[in-house]
Amino acid sequence: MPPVRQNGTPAYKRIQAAILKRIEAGQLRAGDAVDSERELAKIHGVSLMTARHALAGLEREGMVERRRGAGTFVAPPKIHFNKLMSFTEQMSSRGLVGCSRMLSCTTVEDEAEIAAKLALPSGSRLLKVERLRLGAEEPFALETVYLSAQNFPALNRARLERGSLFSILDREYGVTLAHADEEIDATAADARTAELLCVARGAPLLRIRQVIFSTTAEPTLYVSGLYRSDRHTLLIRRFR
Amino acid sequence: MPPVRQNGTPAYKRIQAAILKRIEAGQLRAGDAVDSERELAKIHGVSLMTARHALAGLEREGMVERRRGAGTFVAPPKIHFNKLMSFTEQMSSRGLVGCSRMLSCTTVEDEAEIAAKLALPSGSRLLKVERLRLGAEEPFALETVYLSAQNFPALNRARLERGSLFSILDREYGVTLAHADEEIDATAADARTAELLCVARGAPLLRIRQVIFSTTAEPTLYVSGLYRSDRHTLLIRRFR
DNA sequence: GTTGTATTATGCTCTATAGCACTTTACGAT
DNA sequence: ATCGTAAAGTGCTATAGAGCATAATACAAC
Repeated sequence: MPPVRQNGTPAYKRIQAAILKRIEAGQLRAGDAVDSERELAKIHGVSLMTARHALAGLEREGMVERRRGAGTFVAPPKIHFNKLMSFTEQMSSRGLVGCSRMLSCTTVEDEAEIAAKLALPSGSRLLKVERLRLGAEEPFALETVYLSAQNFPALNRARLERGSLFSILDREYGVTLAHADEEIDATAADARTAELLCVARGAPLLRIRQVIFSTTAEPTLYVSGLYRSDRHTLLIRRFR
Repeated sequence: MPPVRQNGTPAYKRIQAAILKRIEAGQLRAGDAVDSERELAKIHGVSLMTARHALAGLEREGMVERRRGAGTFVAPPKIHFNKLMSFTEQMSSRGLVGCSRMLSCTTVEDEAEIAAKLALPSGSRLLKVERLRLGAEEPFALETVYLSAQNFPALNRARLERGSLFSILDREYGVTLAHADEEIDATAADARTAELLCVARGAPLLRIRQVIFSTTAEPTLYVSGLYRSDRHTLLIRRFR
């Protein structure tokens, strides 16, 4: 019997989508049993292996847990560790409203080190945007972001002030950000930073420098952030 | 034909082991083509699906990359991001030799907050071990670890000085550590810490506080570390 | 009540086969 | 030499089964 692709999407993906839909609709809650392999096979008119394939994929994504002899169950909602989030997303995930104040928005050409991190020839024109991040009306972080002026033409102050950088890159340039490599250390506040963040000069700050890559694995943003250590602790999960 | 388990281990795992062996032996290097599904099936006398299963597993672990139409290739060695490592492992992964000096090893009973993080009743007896971590003969970090005195009886100074805590827990208590949740922030060195780490008083330090969980998801260790920010930057990878 | 012991349901491993989708490569025409 | 095109090779989706290993359940014996 020839495998018939009903709408171009593979059967196992349709099965996954059907299950996810029921979870999102609240029809299935954490801990509830999902249809077994054999049930799914019958319901969707596919073979056992295909039903298995669908469930195995959902398990890998952490959506369900499978216990041999017992069944397949909806997994408890995971706390999103090690997730790359925009400032806006970070704040709203903590139940706060974030806002920012743009301090400067210029182009620079003499940042060889940063150009190198973005895999650009040294001397490339870079857009440099400095923003003060505020949470609950309190200064929170000082963030400087660099990106190629050539790859993102006509990106100016006005456009940046309307909406998050992540979504602008996504919607207006078709560049979706996928992952970031971060270097984290501690540093002392210099005079200017101290004033902006309303801390004493020399106060310890958390410094996070990240290279953010697009879905095509191209280094797209370089971000250096200085965070008030009394307002921000980073949460990380590590695995063996 | 009945599926014959030659040595109790499933066929797909044997196939994986065979490929891994060739990679570790240097017989296969990064970028080299691995046997194709059909070749593996013939070589190991299994069906195509079983060979596929083996390769799919290796791909998930990041050992190989599969490109449809092209083949399966040994993946470049991954930098181990977000990996839970003992101090010893951390140092050797950077090509250094780590050593430590135990500063104290006592039991405490009045650390309610820490007991709570370890899911123990407040007032539980905790073993508290303070160690100075050295890398390349230079002070590097001050680390304090807490663990239940009841769950790990007869764990004393002498035993701790012989071998890493990770391996002692694994070998002598059958507790394997699986993942850690970390809180990271910056703090200023107090007088005692400054002296131990050979930095100025008030110098910015990276503070990492972690709860380390066993494979059975039980909180097992609480570790608080203060790291010289000039000797240590944390590397993290985040995903969308 | 508690304790074994079948029964049943479930996930896991595996076979043998088929066709599709995509890449690379080799070969022939230009 | 360069450009298409066909062929071969590879991974991907899928079928229709079989038997094994484990977990929960119900039921009988104590």
